[in-house]
Amino acid sequence: MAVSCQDCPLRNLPLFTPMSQSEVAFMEKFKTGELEVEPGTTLMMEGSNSPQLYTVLEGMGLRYKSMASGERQVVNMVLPGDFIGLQAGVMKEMQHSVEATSAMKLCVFDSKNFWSLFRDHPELAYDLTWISAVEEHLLGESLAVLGHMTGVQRIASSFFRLYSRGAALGLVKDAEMHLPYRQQDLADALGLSLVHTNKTLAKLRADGVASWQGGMLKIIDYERLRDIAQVDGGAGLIKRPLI
Amino acid sequence: MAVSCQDCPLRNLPLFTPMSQSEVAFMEKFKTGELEVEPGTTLMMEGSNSPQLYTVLEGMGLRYKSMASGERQVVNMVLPGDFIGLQAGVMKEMQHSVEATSAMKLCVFDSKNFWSLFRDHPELAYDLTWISAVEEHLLGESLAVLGHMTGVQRIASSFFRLYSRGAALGLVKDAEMHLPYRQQDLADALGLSLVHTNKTLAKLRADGVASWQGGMLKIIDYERLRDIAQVDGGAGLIKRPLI
DNA sequence: ATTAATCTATGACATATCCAATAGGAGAAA
DNA sequence: TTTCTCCTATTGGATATGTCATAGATTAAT
Repeated sequence: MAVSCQDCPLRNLPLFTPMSQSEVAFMEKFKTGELEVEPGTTLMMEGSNSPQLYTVLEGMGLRYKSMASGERQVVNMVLPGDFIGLQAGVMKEMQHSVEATSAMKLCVFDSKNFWSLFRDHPELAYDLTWISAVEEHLLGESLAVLGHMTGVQRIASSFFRLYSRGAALGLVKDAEMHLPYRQQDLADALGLSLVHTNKTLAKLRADGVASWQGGMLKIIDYERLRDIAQVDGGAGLIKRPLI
Repeated sequence: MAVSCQDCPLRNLPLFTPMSQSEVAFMEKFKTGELEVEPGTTLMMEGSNSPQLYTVLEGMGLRYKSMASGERQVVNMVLPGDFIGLQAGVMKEMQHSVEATSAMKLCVFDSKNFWSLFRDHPELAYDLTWISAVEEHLLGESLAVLGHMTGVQRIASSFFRLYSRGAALGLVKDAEMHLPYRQQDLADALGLSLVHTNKTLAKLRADGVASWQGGMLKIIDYERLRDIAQVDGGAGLIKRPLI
């Protein structure tokens, strides 16, 4: 039973910019259905084109690039509200893969109609560009994390960002949220070895800062976590459009 | 004496996707003038909005974020053909600063007219999104470099990418191109200390791979450089629109 | 001319992080 | 149950890279 865009549970969250009635109506037409996938499902394949574009309704996943050395760079974590497949829509092929790490529910769009969105709905085209710009900004922040932070700091800031985003999405309860990744995923995202990631996680746990076990992230000392993560004061979460 | 978009020296390079006559005509109107700046000029300021957007015609610069620790993360190098200020156009404020490191010549656009581009020229809106997606892809690659490569590899791949791009722009002559940055800039881009960057550069020079001195990058052994940089076979340069 | 400022260069030392190896736990498959 | 596989955990030793300190080279400022 597909949810109507009108009643989209994400749409009214303060994290997302509001959308006019006519835009929602177009999205309704643009949307071709919903998709539920199991953990481990590959949604997009690096180097291929995809006939479908998605918006995440529920669940999490990750974007990653496979490197020449056989290693994997996790570009970022995918959470509800994220748009998947912009590259496939606009360039010829995807430059990274996308995989579900938990069960996911996705809004499905047909990339054949991608151009009509630009032609008939400049507001939505604008939103798409906006989304892309936000993504670009977040990647810039990740770059700064990898470039200038130590192991603990990287993990702390990763936790902080995920937790903030999770809170904005209503996924946090009792300072806990579901975080369905393996330690290897986090390691690949932060440019750390698995061993070092493991040790650093143990340290954060022992120090009573944050604990991530059994797929559950628990923030024990928010202040200290924020200090370690060196969060730049005012920043906070950036509003973004939901498509 | 401003160059007409018709005769834009960049437009016909194979690096850029072709543009229809009517699009060029609109760009001509959209363009409000040209700007020449000296090395060291700050073009955009993190946290502020900018009334102007630019496309680089000549010269180089860099985008960077200032971090809480007072350090600086160079997000990327800015070369001819790059569009500056997308974030200012679409979000409220810039998330990074942009500075000229050589003399630059820029096409100037008024951000007041930004929305009219989306409204009246869906093809150009599409191109803007495309540009943003390409940028996003490149940042993903940088992330992979910082995440998984050693010092030499980082410098080698940085040289390789800049050199490839420079070649596509016709900036290479006798395996040399102008690269107007300080070692500190490169260090801040690659997440290395200045000292280590300096030593690694010396090593690449001593090994007869590449030499970067006095603002000139010279590729001595292209094959070896590519090997060290671990360039994934087919990749090559991605075509992008020029706006 | 002299001084100051900025960038590049080099050495010695400290350490965060990687790597190889091994083991335990939990769940899936048989 | 037993076996297998995947993930987490922990140790000890190796090393790439960071930090501190100093000096020469070049260019700008007085």
